[in-house]
Amino acid sequence: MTAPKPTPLSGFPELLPAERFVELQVIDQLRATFELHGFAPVETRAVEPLSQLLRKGEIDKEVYLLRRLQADDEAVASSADGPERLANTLGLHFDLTVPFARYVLENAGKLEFPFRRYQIQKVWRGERPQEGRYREFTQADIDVVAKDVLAFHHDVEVARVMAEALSALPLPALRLQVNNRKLIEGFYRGVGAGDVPAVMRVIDKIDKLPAEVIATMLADEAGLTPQQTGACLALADIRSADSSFVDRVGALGISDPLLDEGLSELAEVIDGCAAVDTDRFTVEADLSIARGLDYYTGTVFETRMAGFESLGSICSGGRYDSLASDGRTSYPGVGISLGVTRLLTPLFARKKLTASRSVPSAVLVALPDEQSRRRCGDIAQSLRSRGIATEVSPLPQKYGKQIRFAERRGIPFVWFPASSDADSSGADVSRADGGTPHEVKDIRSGEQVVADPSTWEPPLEDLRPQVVQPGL
RNA sequence: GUGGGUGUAGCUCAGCUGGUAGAGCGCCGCGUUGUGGUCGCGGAUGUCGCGGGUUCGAGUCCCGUCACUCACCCCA
Repeated sequence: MTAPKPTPLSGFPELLPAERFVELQVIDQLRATFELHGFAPVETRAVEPLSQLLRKGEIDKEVYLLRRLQADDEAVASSADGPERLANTLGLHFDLTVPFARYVLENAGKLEFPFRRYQIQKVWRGERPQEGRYREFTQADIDVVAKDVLAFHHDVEVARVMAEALSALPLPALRLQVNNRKLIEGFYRGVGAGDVPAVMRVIDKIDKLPAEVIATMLADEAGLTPQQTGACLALADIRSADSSFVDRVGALGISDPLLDEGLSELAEVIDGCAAVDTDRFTVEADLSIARGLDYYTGTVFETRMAGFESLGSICSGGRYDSLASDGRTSYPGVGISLGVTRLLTPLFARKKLTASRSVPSAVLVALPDEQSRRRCGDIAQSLRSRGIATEVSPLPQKYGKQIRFAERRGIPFVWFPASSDADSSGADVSRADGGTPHEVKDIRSGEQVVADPSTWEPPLEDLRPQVVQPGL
């Protein structure tokens, strides 16, 4: 009976240690920035009742269901008395916004509003995987939620905080594209479009399809006249790094109260983000951004990464005024969600990002013979007591092999213990009695020096694995 | 969910109209008897994804199946 060889599960990425180190480092940096802005940490359970996950009976979402092995078949979601049981079935959450909305309602009495939180967790979606698109992946969200009314300046705030967080990461250049649902809805309504959502769905594909195809679709699927189509395409064509888009929209000659409201909101976000604009992180108004999710009511965000445009947006979000409500009180929010896995996995795959070594150890203590293991353990412990990650060689092989062992893991230093007397029990590990002294070798340069385990320190940059960006 | 592509050594892949499973890299050993990397020499490793069919004979042809992958859909 041969053991079946394990095969990778598509869409459930697993990282090697060096990459996982980078991912953890990224998460730590995100945390630090979020907390610096006063966002509180929250973790929600991995599961929600299906009724919570599927708003308004939409079944198109590919949700993973959770079920006990011993549950009787009656409880299976697909059983006869369907809808009710189905609603109580547990599903793995597919984002962090919907569970957070539920969390806010559940804890409304204990939270202070406006409530600002960050949440970095795995989410699951049953869709077919491909690069940048996974079935299990990590998102990092920040949201601000208020009771009844959420001041607009929070729209600007979440954009700025995420911009700051992203700017601190070792990534290619990023472009945050901002639009406003009120602006485009108002515009489409002002144009006279009957089916506004249909127009948004088509416009959302504008960067993937040629303009003629979009025009045809606007006519066929949204029932627009050629003139209306022209106006909608003209709007989608507008983008600017400052608030000059306002005048360009004005020049199209459409008027609608909602459009005006959207224009001024978007201008406020763009102006407010001017300060975070750098050569590696740019913010712009892009009136073609629509977003598929229907709960957005105002500001919407998408983010593209230079050289990785095919991934789509790596960080998106927006304003949702009515996602959470208990019937009496509503909790409007605004948030933005970073796809940590979508961001990092393609960079790993293309060798654009990795760690300087695959283990935390800065030092490998060479083992002369098995009798010296205790003595070498003491040396390692002395180094560790001063924060230097150290491991002892697993085997007393020839030193050449032990050096190679370190080299393959990227461990920069090999420690050669001082030679010991026959009586090693009481030996002072810091001194060589008549033999060779302790020495430590930088295996990259080959430089080897006499050293004392109680005082020697590696250069600061060698203390921990470093994030490195070959070719960036 | 819809439509393509690909499955051969740890990795990247070659393998012609069917005829004894290969290369490079990596790995292990020795040269170099306790200080790696270069170089030289030697060595190990495969249910050819799985199941069936055709055939004297299948990695190769046919059918099925699974997995991976790409595009669509959708989205982080």
